[in-house]
Parts: sequence; structure tokens; C-alpha cells
Amino acid sequence: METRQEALIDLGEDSTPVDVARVLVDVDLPQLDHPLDYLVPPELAPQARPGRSVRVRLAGRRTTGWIVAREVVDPGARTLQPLLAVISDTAVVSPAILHLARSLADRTVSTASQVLSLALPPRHARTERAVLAEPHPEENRVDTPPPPARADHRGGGAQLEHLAAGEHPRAVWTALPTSRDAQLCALVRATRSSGRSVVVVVPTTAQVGEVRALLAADLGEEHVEALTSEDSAAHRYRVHLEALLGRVRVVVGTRSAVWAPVEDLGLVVVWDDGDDRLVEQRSPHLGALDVAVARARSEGAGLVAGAYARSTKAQALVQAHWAASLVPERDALRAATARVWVPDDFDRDREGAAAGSHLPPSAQRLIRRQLAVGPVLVQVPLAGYVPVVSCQRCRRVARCTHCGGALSLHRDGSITCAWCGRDPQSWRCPECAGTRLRSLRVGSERTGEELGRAFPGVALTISSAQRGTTREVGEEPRLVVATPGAEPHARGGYAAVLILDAPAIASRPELWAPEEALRRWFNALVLARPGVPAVVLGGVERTLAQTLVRWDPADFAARSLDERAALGFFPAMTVVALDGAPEQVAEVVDEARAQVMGTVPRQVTAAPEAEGSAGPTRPAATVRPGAGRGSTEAPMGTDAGAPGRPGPAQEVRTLIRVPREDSEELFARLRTIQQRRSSRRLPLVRVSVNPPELF
DNA sequence: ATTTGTGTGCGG
DNA sequence: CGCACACAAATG
Repeated sequence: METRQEALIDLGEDSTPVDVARVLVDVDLPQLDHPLDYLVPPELAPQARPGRSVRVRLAGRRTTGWIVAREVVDPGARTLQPLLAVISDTAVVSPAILHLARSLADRTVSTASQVLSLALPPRHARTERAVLAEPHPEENRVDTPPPPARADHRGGGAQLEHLAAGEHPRAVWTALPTSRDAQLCALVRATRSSGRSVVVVVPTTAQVGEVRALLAADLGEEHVEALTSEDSAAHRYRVHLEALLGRVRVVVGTRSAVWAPVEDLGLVVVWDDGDDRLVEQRSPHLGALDVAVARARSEGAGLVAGAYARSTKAQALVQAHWAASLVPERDALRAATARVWVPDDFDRDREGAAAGSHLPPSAQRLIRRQLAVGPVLVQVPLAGYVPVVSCQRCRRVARCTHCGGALSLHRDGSITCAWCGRDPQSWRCPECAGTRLRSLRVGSERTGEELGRAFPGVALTISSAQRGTTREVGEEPRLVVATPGAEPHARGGYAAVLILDAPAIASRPELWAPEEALRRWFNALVLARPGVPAVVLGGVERTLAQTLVRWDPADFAARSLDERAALGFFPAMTVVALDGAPEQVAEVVDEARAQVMGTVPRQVTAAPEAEGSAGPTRPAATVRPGAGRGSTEAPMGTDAGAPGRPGPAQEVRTLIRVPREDSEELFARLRTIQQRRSSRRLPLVRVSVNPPELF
């Protein structure tokens, strides 16, 4: 690293072209979200190369930035600051990643430097020196041809051929438990055989370990690198640099690995994209699939979004004809999966009150019978209750009559839309035409210990994130009680799988609830031996039950997508949430020139309180739509705070939307608005594009 | 965040 | 008219 004394260089009237570096400064101000020109002093000229991080002066302050390009320009009357130093001795960001950061910043109304800070690991100087001192190894090309196409997915073979031929097929893949691993290996191998690199992203560190082992067994240990948040800063920076240098060609990691700047990207695989651990926690809350799709587009790579279930977002890629849909052949499906049985509400009522509070007798019999053959998995949702509003007659979850948003039940018994703030007046059930709403609470307070007590003498394993997870159990009879995501694998598969209190997730008012429920259920159901019984208990609505029994998550995702299009939601329309002080939000809304869905007081996130009560659904009072509020006007943060709480100025959230094709225009307008507001130091309004907590 | 540019008010 | 100060815009 070389430094240089700061010096202002005034070029005066008749200026001559000068050597400049276009630098993206690492400052999250919207008005500075473009490259700035800095003079390249002669002694820094050799090092001042695109992609390297630099030290520069900005408004008198020293900051870091990245060189986007070198140019010879006529500075005109401008007085340029010089580069103070070139920090890194090699490029730390590729042109591809810079381009990606720019386009994702535009689409999320954030800044390129904000996006880049997600993509770039912190610099580790010692590691950089070490990596650059190592000799570049020979090209570790995999010459073995990919294995022959598997016959259990229509189109699965063609996809492998295309990848091997250097093309970039895109697919949304509904996997089968019996062939997932082999297919993953084949995808990676096919892409490597074309000489290109692969990035595989999975939700958890544990899955990184599993997939890395899988691929390493196929390609060789030295050809696969793992990348997780638990790795040291040195390791993360090493993999980053080695990917840039073309020394690492296959990366398996958790969400930040989707940014791995591998040379000549041929394929990005995102596994189980619906898992919220694949969404960045920091603003702009980018999902791994969003980044993967953007990378595939801009780098001309293939993409596979694989899962046992299917997210609405992934299905949207299929519906837009951007990605193919890979679903199992019927015979392969039957040969690989459990027989799913979903007792309906009638069965539940017939079994009496005990059905809600305790395990129904039929389920107890099933567990006892299958325990004779092997381990039995019982999935129990996390304890806690959530208030929901549903049709009095058919129990279908009710939505706002104005905007289709989630209805929330207030302490005083009134019901308003959590999205637009209005009353659901003259509500009518789209399923059964009923006109009465009822409020109830869904959830579960069952614990593994309780269930274990019902089966004395049986070996019991309890696995949950809170109380410790078990990764694997053996083939011997054993009752395994687990929360979603913490289910241990069973060697040879479970002899039965039971999902308890299914409505605890499926009936939540959020729009993503049914999709998330299916994702959790299928992820548990795949752990069963083929052909064994599996039961989903608690009473779920008909379309969900059909999806489970027919094992057809793609069809459900297609229906969800249609429903969202009809309601004017993402992804058919682009919905933007504006959060902040009421007056400030109102100003931005005025300038944004988009359709306003409504305004609600900003949710104060309260943990769902656990209540002493029985069963997954607990009836409460019948409520008439519109009761409890006299006006259809949206309350502007006036009456929603808890009474008596002094509270500072209440924040509000306004949702606006435009048709998908007008998105770019809206983003550009919002960007201009944010630049102006930031420049004038007006109070902040947070912009959230298609907020993941809603969709 | 800091610097630079522009506008305004007041004293000369 | 010149200067000090306030506010807005740019920051290379």
C-alpha cells in the first residue's frame, strides 16, 4: 500500500486531459450514489486499477471507496481531489459485482455502497498478502462428463446437457428426497465440465456442511469451498479473493455466499429459497434468490431454485417464462414419498374436544403402530398464539374487503386491516358466502415433554432451536418431537411423520402464511420412508389439504400467484412501504405518484403472548364486520397506540403500488425524492420495496 | 459529515 | 457596497 501527501491541483482555464479514477465512495448518502472522479497521482498509477479499494478525501473527510474505472478526461473547470492511497493489492470487487450492486440498488431504492457492503467481506490484510504470495495453481477443470440424466423429473436431463454445453438454463425444481443429492451433484458436475464456476446457497450452516461433503465426495475435497457466517474473517476474505482470482470454482454457503465473485459463473443454485434465513437482515433485505436471479441475468449464468416445496416468488419465474418448472414424474413421486392423510374439520369435530387439546386417538394409534417399525417424527409449531379473523361458517382466513390485506383484531374487539387501516365492511366470504366473521387464536403450547409423557417407555428425542437440536437419529423405534427446521434426519427414514397444530402457521393472517406452512410441512414429510403414513392435524383449508395429499406444491404456488395478481399484490404489482413520521411519509407519497393502498400506525412488534388454553384453535367472540369503528377513514396514527402510553411521535406505514411494468419509473422517482430529502436533511422516510414481511 | 456556494440583513 | 451570518447544495 502506498500513500501520498494530499494536494489540490488546480488546472485553471486551458485544462489538459488528466488521468482520473472513477470512484464509488463507501458512503450511504443517496445523493452520492454515483462514481466521483479523483486524480490519479503518477506514483499510484500502476496500482490504481478497477476493483481495488482506495482511500480518498470527500468533503474534507477521509473515506474508502472502490475504483469503478480508469479514464482520461478533461476536468474542465473542476478541481479534482487526488487518490490518497490504493488500499488493496488486488481487485476486491469484480465488474460483475459492481454492475449487480448498481442494478439491485436501483430496484430497492438503496445505494450501491449499501448493497456492496453486503457483498464484500471485511478486508483482512494478512490474508491478502498470503493469498497473493501463493502461486496460481493449474486450472482444476473437471474433465469427467456429467452422469447420465435422471428420469424422475421431466426436463431434468435436458437441463444437465445444456449446462454441460456451456448454456445457461434456468429452472425451478421441486425435488424428491430420494434423488435430491444426486441431482445436485449432477448439476454442479455438468456446469464444471463446461469449465464454469458454481455457487450453491443453502439456508443453514448445517446444510452447508452436508452439501459441501456431498460435492467434495464427487469432485474432490480441494475443489469445493464452504462459506458461512461462522467462518473466520480470514477464511471469508480468502475465499472471496481466491474466487476473484479464479482459484475457487465451486462455493457452497449460506446467504452471503450468493455474492461469491467466482470467475465465469455458470450456475447459481438456491436451495429452499422460501426460508427466511436466506433474506438479508440488514436493509435492503435482499433475498438470496433475488440476488441469484440478478446475477444469472447479468452474468449469463444458469439458475436452479430448488426446494421440496415451492415459493410464490420462484413460481413467478416460471410463470414469466424465465425459468422452466421441473416437477417429479408421478411414478417417481409415489415411489419416493409418504402417504399423506389430512383429516378435515369434520373428523376433528367428531373426535371431540380432545382433538384440539390432545393428540386425537387415531393419531395415538398411528404412532404406537409405527413405533413398532421405526422412529416416528412429530412436528410441533413453536408455542404461542396469534389472533386471526376468519369466516364464522367455513373458518377460512378473512382478508380485507378493500385491499386484500391481513386483518388484525384489536384489544377492544374491533377489526381493521393491518395494511390499509380500513374496516372490512360488508365482508363476504369468497369460499362459502358467509357474512359473519369470528376472531380466534391459533397456535400451540404443546411441548415435547408433554407428548413424551403420553408414550411412557418409548425413547424420546426433543429437538428445537431453543432447547438444542439433534441432527440425526437411528433406525430404532423412537419418538422424535421437533419444531419446524429442527427435525433430525432418521437413518433409513421415519416410519411415520405427524404434523400437529397445522393452523398455527397456515392460518396466520400474513400473506405468506400458507406458503410458509407448506414449506415447513414438506421439509418434515420428506424425512419419512417412502410409502409410510404421514398425517397433518389440526384442520387446514381444502386447497392446502389437496396440495399435501397430491404432493403438488407447484400447483399451489401457481394458485397463490393467480390470487395475488387478482388482489394487485407482489409480484403482479410492485408494492412499496414508506415508513416514518406521518407528515414526512405523506409528502413522499404525494411526490411518488403511485396508487395509495392505505396508511396504518407502524406496528409495534410485540411477541405473541403464550396463553393458558387448549388446542390449536380457540374460538372467541363472534364479530360483525365494521363493529367498533364508526368511520371508513383510515386512522392516521391517532387512535392506535395503547391508551395511557405517552409514546413519542407515532410512526406510520403507507403502502403504495404500481403495475410491475411501471416499477422502474417509480424507483427512479423515489430515488430522486430520497436524494433531495437527504440533501435538505429532512427527516428520514424508509423505503421498502415489496417488503418480505408482507409477501 | 464537512465544505462550498448563495442569499439576506445590516452596518458602513 | 462590503461583510457577517444563515441556509442550501454539493461533496470529484
